[in-house]
Amino acid sequence: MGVTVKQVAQAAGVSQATAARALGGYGYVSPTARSAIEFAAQELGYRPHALAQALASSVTRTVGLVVSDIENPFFAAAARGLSDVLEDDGYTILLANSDEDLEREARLVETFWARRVDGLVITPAVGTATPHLKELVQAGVPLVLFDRPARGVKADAVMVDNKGGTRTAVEHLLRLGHRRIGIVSDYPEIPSSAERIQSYRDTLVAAGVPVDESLIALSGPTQADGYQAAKRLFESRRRPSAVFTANNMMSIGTMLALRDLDLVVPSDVAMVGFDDLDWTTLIEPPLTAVRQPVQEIGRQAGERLLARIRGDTSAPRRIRLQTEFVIRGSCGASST
Amino acid sequence: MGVTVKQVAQAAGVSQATAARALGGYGYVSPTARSAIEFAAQELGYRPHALAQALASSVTRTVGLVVSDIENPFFAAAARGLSDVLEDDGYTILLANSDEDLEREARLVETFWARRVDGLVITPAVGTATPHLKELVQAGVPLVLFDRPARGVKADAVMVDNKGGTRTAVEHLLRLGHRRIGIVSDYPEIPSSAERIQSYRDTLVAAGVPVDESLIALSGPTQADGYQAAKRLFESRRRPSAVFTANNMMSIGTMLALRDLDLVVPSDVAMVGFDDLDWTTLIEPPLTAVRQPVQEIGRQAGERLLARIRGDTSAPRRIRLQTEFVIRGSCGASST
DNA sequence: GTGAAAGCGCTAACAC
DNA sequence: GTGTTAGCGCTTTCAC
Repeated sequence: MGVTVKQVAQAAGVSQATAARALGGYGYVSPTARSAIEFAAQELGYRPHALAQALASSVTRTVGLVVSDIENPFFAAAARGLSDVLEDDGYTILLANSDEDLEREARLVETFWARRVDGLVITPAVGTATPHLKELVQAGVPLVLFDRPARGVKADAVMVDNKGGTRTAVEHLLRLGHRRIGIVSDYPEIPSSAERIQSYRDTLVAAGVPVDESLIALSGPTQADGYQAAKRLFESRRRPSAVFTANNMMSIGTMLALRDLDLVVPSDVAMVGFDDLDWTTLIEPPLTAVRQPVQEIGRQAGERLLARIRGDTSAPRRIRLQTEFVIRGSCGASST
Repeated sequence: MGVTVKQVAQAAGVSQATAARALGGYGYVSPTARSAIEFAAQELGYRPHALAQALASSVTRTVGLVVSDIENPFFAAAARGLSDVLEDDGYTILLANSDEDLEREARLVETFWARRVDGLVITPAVGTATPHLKELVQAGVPLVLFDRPARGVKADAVMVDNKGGTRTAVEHLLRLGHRRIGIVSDYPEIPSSAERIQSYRDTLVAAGVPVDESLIALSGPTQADGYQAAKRLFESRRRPSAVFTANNMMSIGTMLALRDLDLVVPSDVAMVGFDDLDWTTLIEPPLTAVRQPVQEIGRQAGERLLARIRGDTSAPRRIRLQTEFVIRGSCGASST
């Protein structure tokens, strides 16, 4: 079961080395030999054995991708972008979900490493350098962080301009006259969330609005977590008149909570969310949102990784992709 | 770069075979030797080389997953379910998107095969047996089809009850008095869509309502395709009073089209969709939908695949998971 | 240009 | 229990 180079060589009447060169497309082979080999390969139904190739050449043409959760549309889109870029170069993606769990992430990295992936693309679960990532870098394994950086890890990172995006959103709410602006976010251990929370604070302060800690609702990364956080936030005596949700899961959770509390958007509470999805224009009112170039994030991560795999040893780059602010109805101010 | 079993063996003062047995956890090793080996491995930082293991044992502990598009929430959820089941057994997933393109699918299967995946989970792009899938089965590669069957391919398949789900939806619309019920679906070459379209026809006929071919709008698989199809359907002189959308992409496309045409749901047109998502309850009116157990589909596919990998040679099974009909506002009849 | 031969790192008989 | 010895299927010098 499985025709080998050796068999093809015998059938074609050449040595294994020659057959391998012809089949592998490297080194010199005379046209005569080549056609004989190709014919034999065709006849026998030769199929290269990627594992054997990888073991001998130490190039696997595989790339590991670790996301928090592939069900999150943000990560799914990034995965798609990455896949599109890598596929063109014959790479295959190994996929795994970390659920923002550091130990799990470490285990997955270990597994991928054992499989000798040529490179790794990962959304680090926490913002501080963790041994498994540092080790990777030290071992010289091409690594690209995406959505978030990780302090102390000297690797490329592809992210969006979280601060700028958040500032635009919060300033918009401020301009509409809101002073009690809440935020629903997942934990600040997640670097991108930390940036958004920080920018939320900074923007308020810059506008002379004191930050009220009771308006900052933090939760786990799931939609259900966001729901709980939002509920707590809006059940408080002095609830905010506007809310900024730090990602799509928080947006969904918050909307669900608002509805359950019979709070109407935007009259009772104005809303702006980070991340824009298919359905954001379908809801009533449509969501005003900070749109991220989701697929592009994956694509850029792929480009960077390929460059590293090909030997680029320049200093690690932090790529910041711009967000776009899309004003719709949920903020209470349909522009245009 | 990379500590080998051999090196560990030397350091521990035993033969490579013994070290391999201890490290690999198979065969007999005396407690004394074992601890010496484990100590040495720890010291040197031994890491198993999955590729070498795979080549020698012809077991890769990898599974290939081919979906149309991981950005589609349906497939993302299934991927998650699959991943959860396989991860427990130490399997890694190789992911690829086929975009419903048969040639691409064939190429991906080829790639995965070359990588010697232990099994394959795939959403076949068309319903008739295609050489690459038949070949797989003949070669004895564990294969599980999901979301759709493929005629002529003797493999397990995990699907939902498309006909039953569709029947419930269409009957509901019928019961509400609708006679001109349209359908927006992607092409019937996709088996699951074919079943939904067929059931739509059957249900109408069974109710004594003649099938009007002009009410059947077929399109490509994307949201944009669905938009176009829906637009054509509703721009016709005698537009339907109700519409059934055959999957989530069609639902989004259709809603967008209806809005652009200033048609209000459910007063101008009642709507029921196949597949239920996060945001379906967020829109106004919320979508009445046929809910599929999305993650469960992936999980079951995983279970089946593992069984096959472990040597189950029983006859191929077709697993049909039940759908659930969730009545909300879009059909014009909030039950309860 | 082509071939012989030595690995890549591990598993798996089989003999001791 | 442990060691010896072949491979797994391919790549890759290095002579010829």
